[in-house]
Amino acid sequence: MPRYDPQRIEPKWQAYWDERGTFTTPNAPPEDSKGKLYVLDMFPYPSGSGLHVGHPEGYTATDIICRYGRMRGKHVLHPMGWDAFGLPAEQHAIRTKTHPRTAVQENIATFRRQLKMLGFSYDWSRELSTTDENYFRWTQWIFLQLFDTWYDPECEWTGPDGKTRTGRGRPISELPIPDKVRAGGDRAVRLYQDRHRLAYISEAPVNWCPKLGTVLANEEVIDGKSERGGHPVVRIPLRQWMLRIRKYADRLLSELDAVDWPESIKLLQRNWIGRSTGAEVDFFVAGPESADSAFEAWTSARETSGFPSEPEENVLRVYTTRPDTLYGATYMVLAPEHPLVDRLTTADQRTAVDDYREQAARKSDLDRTDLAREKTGVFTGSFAINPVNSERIPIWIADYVLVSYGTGAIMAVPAHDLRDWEFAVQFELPITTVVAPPDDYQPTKEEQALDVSHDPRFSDQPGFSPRPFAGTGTAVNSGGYDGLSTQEFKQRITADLAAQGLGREAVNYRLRDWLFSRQHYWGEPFPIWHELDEAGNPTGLMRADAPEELPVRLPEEFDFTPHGRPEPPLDDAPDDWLYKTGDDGVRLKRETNSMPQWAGSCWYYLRFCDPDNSERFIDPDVENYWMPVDVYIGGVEHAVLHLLYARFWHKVLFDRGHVSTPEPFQRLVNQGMILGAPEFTGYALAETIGHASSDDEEQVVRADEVAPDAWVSVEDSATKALDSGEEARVQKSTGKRLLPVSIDPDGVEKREGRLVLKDHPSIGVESRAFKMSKSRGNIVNPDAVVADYSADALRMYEMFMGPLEQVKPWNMSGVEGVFRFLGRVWRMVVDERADELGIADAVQNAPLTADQERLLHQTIKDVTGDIEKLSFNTAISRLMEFTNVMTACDVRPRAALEPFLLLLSPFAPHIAEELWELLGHANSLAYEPWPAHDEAKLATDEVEIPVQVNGKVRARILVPAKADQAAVEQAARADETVAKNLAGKQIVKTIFVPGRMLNIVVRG
RNA sequence: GCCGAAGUGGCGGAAUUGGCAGACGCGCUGGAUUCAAAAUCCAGUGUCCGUAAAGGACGUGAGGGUUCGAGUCCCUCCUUCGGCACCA
Repeated sequence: MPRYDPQRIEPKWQAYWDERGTFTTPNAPPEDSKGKLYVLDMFPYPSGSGLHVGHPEGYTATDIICRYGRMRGKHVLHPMGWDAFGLPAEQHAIRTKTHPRTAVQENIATFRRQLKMLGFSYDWSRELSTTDENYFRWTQWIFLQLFDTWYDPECEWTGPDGKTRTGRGRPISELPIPDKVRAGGDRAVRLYQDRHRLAYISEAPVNWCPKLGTVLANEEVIDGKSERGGHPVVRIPLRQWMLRIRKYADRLLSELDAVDWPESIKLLQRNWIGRSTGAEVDFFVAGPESADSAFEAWTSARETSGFPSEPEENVLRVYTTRPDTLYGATYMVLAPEHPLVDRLTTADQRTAVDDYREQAARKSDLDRTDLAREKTGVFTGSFAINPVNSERIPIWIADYVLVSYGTGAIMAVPAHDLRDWEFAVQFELPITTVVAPPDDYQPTKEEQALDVSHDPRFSDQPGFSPRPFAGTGTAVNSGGYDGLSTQEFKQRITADLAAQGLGREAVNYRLRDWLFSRQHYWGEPFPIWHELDEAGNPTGLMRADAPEELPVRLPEEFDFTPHGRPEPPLDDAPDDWLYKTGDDGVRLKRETNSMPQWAGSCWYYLRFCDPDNSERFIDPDVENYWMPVDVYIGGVEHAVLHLLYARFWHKVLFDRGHVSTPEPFQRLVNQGMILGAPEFTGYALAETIGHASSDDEEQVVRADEVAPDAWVSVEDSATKALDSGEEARVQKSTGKRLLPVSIDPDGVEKREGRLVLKDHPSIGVESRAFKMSKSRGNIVNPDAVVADYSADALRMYEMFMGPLEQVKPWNMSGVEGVFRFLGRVWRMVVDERADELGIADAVQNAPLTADQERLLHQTIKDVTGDIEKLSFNTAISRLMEFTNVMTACDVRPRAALEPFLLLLSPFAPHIAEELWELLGHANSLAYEPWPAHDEAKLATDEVEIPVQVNGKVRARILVPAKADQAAVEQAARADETVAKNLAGKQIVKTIFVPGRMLNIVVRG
């Protein structure tokens, strides 16, 4: 019985493609090539649990694009590889006392097997892993490029793309050295260069958890304690490598315009970069004696010197987007970590300031920025002088000011900034209104929320506005600037301050420089040495490995379990790895941080083009041919970090002349996440569930454990934040605690538009699909789907579920549906009742009937158009329609079936190849020309069109396709129902859309 | 709070961009085949009125508007999901 037998045909064709190298792609284009097409999947991390059904979603989409592309004569590059450095492998290795490479190799083998099992047309000869020496050698080489580059914001130049830009990454040897620095000697010059490199070292605060012996990411710290175990976490400064991505912020922003990405992703990146424009303004710090003379001396000195690149010791520089509110600045705030805090703190404020700074250090960034928190801060005891009105204003420190943004200091304008207002109200600092809102102004919700009309502390102040105003308006109380609009005022005062040497226009970015080092073993080592003095202490100078000395390998025989100190584990590496003596006799110690996982995935798309090159990271001609990536598909979770980091590296390589395109990924598509099957949840009063303790979140209550009167409808439930920070369900009406109850789909029905319990129809329940997760137990394993159905069915179902970009729930009976479709396709060609595998009698070398011909051409047209639009779900439904009609035909001409198999092949390549072979073709259909449709064959003689009366469809009539309005109207009036609706009415007008519809508008 | 995406049958989703709402698939109902089942095939399936006909009313999250005509365009609101969240 030759049934559709995927277990036989799928391995057969996978072996066929492998053995013949069907999808191996040489870099030289074939003679009749219609151009290159580089289609890339986002680099997977080969986790221990193998492929997830989310992976094949994007991979099937790219595979369809590639298979279609090849059949259209494109020279297709479609590679796959592994992003295999990273923490999970290291932690697994520590647990199992093995080398991470062992687990990584096993995981890669699993991933590769699973991907091959799904029949993806990758060119496996280009496979690579970030952990291959041949790969990370060049990752280190690119790092050296970053290390060797400084950013010249003034440089105007024309790139290989023909566009002229201002600002360029240039070799560090071209960095102009100021005479003052040069006078300081070789050491001073080298330190000056090191400060300007795109890769530089800085002391950055990290979350150090002594108990766990590790550094934690911000997300892993809650309430000053580690997320796991609840151990205390301290912020300590640690020597870290940073990459100066901020220098590229403007280009990362503006060059987004040129790529073909979803607008929503571009917006995410724009917001992440967060460009703002405003001004930097210098405030003179008032001495202990109210020295007006010192201030005057300073301002007049500034008039001649202009605005310096670094402020003097007794000057505070602030950044503001609202220089027009300068007259309203009534105090200043520094971040607790601001370097000037020590000097500004007076003796009697010392204890308070130190205490506050220590507290702030203990908090993670996440806690500090918790919006719900009350404002805190401490007065330093010092005063500054407002440059526009010479007023003395107090200088505070507060953690609502971040040291990493702007200059780490602000001028506080409480009347026109909500945060400053809150702080000023809290500490009873003066508030001066300097902007009048427009006449028709309605306060925003936030402004209203801060209203202090009923606060007795402020009630008796004359002319006091009881709430802040953060919008734009007209200047008041601002000296000679009164009456100006915010817009004009900003420009005027920025220019005036610049003329006086007190300020300048400034741009700021939310984007921070990229913290590029990790205190872990399993990552790329830095190709950097630190110079040591005779006592073995670092001198602060460093030198890079020469490119030909790469790769720098990890020490193999070495115990990297955490040692309880914040230094990286590599600090304990064997001496022959850790130390060497330079040619000049200087003792050197290796950099012991390692690179983050992002590093390897920043440039893999380049290496795929030329994976075996041992001379260069990529050959320039090869790069020029394949780049940019034409289609890049992956999950939204990489919308910001990976895509921003990769773009940044690419632009540095572009500036240094190593790549020819300014952007790496021309077109980006984000596949939507696949969720688990929808689940129903009801709620019941916790107190009625006998065994349930209210702390036990994990426990599942079964519906049969719930007493009939213990149910609470979803509509009467709400989530409430508990004191512990967790969230709980409570009954709205009583506030009583509720527990979720998992409900079997059979126990639920829909009544009057709401989902209710079948047994208690007054109780509403919730239906929701959740992210697949181990703890929820709703993970679908691709291996099982392939075993129970087929790879072709899995591929088709993933595409048939809905639009690629959309989030959608998994449903196993949907797989069943496409599997049945594949069975119908099989029987459309194969005689299943014969003993031997053979073609069905109905399949003949007969000419197509007119209907069959029209169907075929319509299917070709629709499927082709849908693939072009990446609308794979509708393409599949067109293939199903074809099959439904064709299987009902007693004669099924080969001339219809063969093009159909070609159309099917990108989606379900195994069955398509098998049937193609069965129809007598000796070679794979992978490079058969894609069918073309003939527009003339689509035409029909007659069309059915709807007839509307006043926009309501009253009848459908059959008319000749080319019938004119008069003919159609006549036919319409002849229809009984239409006639009835027209009877006794006056026809006002008639709308006719040829071939589509007729609408008769009547009155009376 | 701000920004973004989305709300269409019992379910996943279609709808040439303002022109027949519900393609295709799942599920369900009935039938054929079968000793029986699986598999397969055929028919039906938005809701309501009507007689399982003819015919009609309603119907794309809610309310309003534009239009001969609105799932599609405009305004107000609701819900869900995602991102950001003291960035001066």
